[in-house]
Amino acid sequence: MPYDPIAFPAVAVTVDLVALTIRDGVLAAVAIRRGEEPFLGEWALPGGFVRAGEDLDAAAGRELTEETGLTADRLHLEQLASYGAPRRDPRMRVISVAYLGLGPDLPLPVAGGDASGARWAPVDELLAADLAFDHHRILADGVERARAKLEYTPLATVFCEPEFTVAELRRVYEIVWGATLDGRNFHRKVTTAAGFLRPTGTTTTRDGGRPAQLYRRGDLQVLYPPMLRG
Amino acid sequence: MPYDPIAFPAVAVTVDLVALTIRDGVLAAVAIRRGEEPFLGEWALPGGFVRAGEDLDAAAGRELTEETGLTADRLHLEQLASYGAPRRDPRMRVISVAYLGLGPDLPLPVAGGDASGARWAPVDELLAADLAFDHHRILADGVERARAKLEYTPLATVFCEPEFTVAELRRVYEIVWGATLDGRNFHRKVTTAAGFLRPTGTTTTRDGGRPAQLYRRGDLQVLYPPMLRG
DNA sequence: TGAATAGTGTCTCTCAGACACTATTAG
DNA sequence: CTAATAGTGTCTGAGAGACACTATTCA
Repeated sequence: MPYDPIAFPAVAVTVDLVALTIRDGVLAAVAIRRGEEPFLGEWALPGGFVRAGEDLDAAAGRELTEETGLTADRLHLEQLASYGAPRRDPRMRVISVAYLGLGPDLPLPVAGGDASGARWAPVDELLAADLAFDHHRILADGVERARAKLEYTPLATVFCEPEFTVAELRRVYEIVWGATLDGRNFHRKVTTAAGFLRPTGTTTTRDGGRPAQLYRRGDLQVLYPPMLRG
Repeated sequence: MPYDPIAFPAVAVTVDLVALTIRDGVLAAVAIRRGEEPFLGEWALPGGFVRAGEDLDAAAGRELTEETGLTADRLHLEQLASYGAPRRDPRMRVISVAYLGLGPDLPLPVAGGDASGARWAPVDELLAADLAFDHHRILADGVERARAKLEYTPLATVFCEPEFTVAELRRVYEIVWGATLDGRNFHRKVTTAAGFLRPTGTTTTRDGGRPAQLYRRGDLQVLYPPMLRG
């Protein structure tokens, strides 16, 4: 009997966030140290209740801005999946809608509210340890989604500065995928894919060696044929 | 302040189902005629509350079995996405976790419970009309997911009988994608992809003409390189 | 000058798409 | 026989991967 507005079970809905960036040469995610039970003192993903009258996307965007200060134009935010195992929160039934956020490196989020600490933590480190609730699984799913999306979208560019070189973009792929790519074939691939990159006409020597063209992200939405992981 | 078990807004969580099959040569979805307000008399996707102590996947599987009688071994069921716009249900806040189910053709589901009618309806027909709530969007997302997954998984086989010919499999692709494929290139692609198909050693003439090899689905999980839509 | 990084050219192999051709059944 | 469908062989062009080679800077 769907949609009976009286006899529904008591459920809370939250959004949890897999917020990724590249920091110090590794893929990193925002992790919060829990300031209360359950899982007191353990690391968890940031998240919170969906407010009354608030859309799911809006709730995720709000959480992300609260945690990182990222503004919407510099990042990518998409729904990842929902997690609702009956005992995933020991206190009550909680369904969590997880979101994946990707953005450039930023100052460390400051601790506040219920969380006794927040930091950008290397993803490998988080995945090697335990996380509160089912957040290990959520993080793993988010990282895999990010890896997959680099293959067929220009999303890697959101990890870069607004103007970036081909080598800087390549380093993003290499870090996220944990593989080395041939710089020459990579260069050919991204520069001949129409609409992927828009040349600025200027160059930089910030990476050393011969000056490199600077590019901005182009209008391309889907990269076909895709980039392939080593 | 996440996970405060007292002060959470009143929310109901449902699962909605995009249940697809191939029937009479077209892609069809289960549609329910609503037996009560709101949207009384309109077509909707099947769905219902997640019960206390019930996992999301289990709730989706239960709904699917109730509606179609499909048993788990003959079908594919995966989470699609969650929909939680504040006014998507006019009575109260409802978050819906949508699932995509794919399976072979079955007898028409029988009407029962709150629904005054249920049928397999051609997807094109449903998408050309209006559906209750935001179910048009959910159905469109589900169909697009199914189309995309045929490219890189052997999922098309779940629409077939346990033993099927290459041509029958090709017809699945053609119906779901709405495109014609070259039978000769298709044959080469699926028979040379290691693990996609497992030959039974028997043949059939049920499609007319020269007898065709019968196959079962193989162990392959991901098809690489993928099949391409016309 | 040499070290470092950017970028081009070329070869080979895989594979998709087009399509000629052969194979095996029913009627 | 013909019609229908199954299945093979062959050519072409796009593109990935390997990698030699050239270009342009800094120290």
